[in-house]
Amino acid sequence: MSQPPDRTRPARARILDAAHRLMLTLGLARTTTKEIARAADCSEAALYKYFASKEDLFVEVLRERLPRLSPPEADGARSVEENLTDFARQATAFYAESFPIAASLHADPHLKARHYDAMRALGAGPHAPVYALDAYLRAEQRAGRIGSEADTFAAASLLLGACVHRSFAYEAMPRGEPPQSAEEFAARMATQLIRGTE
Amino acid sequence: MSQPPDRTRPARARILDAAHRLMLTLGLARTTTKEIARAADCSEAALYKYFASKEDLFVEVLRERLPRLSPPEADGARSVEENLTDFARQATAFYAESFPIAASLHADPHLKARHYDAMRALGAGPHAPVYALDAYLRAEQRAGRIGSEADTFAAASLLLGACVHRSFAYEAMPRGEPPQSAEEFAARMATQLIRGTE
DNA sequence: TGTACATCAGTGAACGCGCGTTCACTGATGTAC
DNA sequence: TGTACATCAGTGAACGCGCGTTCACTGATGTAC
Repeated sequence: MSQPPDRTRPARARILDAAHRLMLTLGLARTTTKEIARAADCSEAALYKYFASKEDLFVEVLRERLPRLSPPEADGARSVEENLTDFARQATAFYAESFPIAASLHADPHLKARHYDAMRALGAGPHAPVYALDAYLRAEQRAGRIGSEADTFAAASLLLGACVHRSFAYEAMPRGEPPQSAEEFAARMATQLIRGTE
Repeated sequence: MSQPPDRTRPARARILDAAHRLMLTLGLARTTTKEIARAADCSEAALYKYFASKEDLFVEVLRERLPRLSPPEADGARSVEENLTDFARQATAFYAESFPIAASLHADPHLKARHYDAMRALGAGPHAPVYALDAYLRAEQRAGRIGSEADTFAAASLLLGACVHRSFAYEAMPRGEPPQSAEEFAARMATQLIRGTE
């Protein structure tokens, strides 16, 4: 199921990796200290040399191992549609990686609150991407590259929403996968979105 | 914190209500048999007269208590934008109610799989709304009420995506609430979306 | 170089607690004659 | 109507298990003289 951990890596990193991996495969509820220790190839007691509690370990996994979504680049040499396609592709990958773990925080409001506190301290959080995309669209609007009547916040919500929707909407289907590749999906979303901003 | 349960209601219904309520307030992880029994005003043993196990009880809560999103109505007397605004409003309310619980299933893949099996048997599931909306848009397209070049599947993904995005994106912000009312949100999303389908 | 001691990363085994679940039981209600 | 029995909804108390956590300890490495 999993390759043996690299014992030359520092124990702390091995523990964070193991916890992250188990949160993805077993789910938050079944990620126990015993399983983490086994996957990190150390004793359960060792976990407590690096983290004050299991919850603290989880908070660190969320802070250090969850991917970040960087804001869209306002590349004037490329069309708005190209810029949006790139960003949609990144957002699609970002949500595919982070959604399962982020969603599972709703099972434990206390952990969720601690995670949100940590995100807020970093100026991050689930609201950051939509405001960043809105800001990009307003900049393009000022540059005259998209129509002045376009509702940039709505457009930003629509695009990011489609990307997050894709990360869970097809799970219960026979194949369990979205009907298009991430590539094609990003392009189609950006294209259809852009038609409303001309 | 909670009003005393109505002892005249059948015990089974009281138990389902209590479990549902606790899943929303305490979260899946802290919804124990002891808490459910207390909230339903019965003994823990009584739970097992109506449900074979705690997991079975959860599966029933998900099946019987989670709201459904009905497909958009193709009301020819109203504009496409009006129809879409109505549907967006319904979808916004639907995700606001169901997302916290549905998301928390990612903490327990086994329970999630059982829930998806049950949904599939009912012809439902997280993918259903986007296909239903796509079908509605294609019908409008055939009726000539939206442009023939519009990508109806993309449009459906964008609109539903925006609604689900709204259900979690603002949780970590100071007020913890979206920047617009559900009413205004639905109208803005539909309006911006429709501009791309003309 | 050898010796005595300090530091450090990590462990085996145990702990108590809270969990889901089960068991033998009770008291109220219905039914037969 | 009274009596004997059956059914039913629901319970108090206990059970074993797996969990997160802690404790006293070990063996390897570094340091002083």
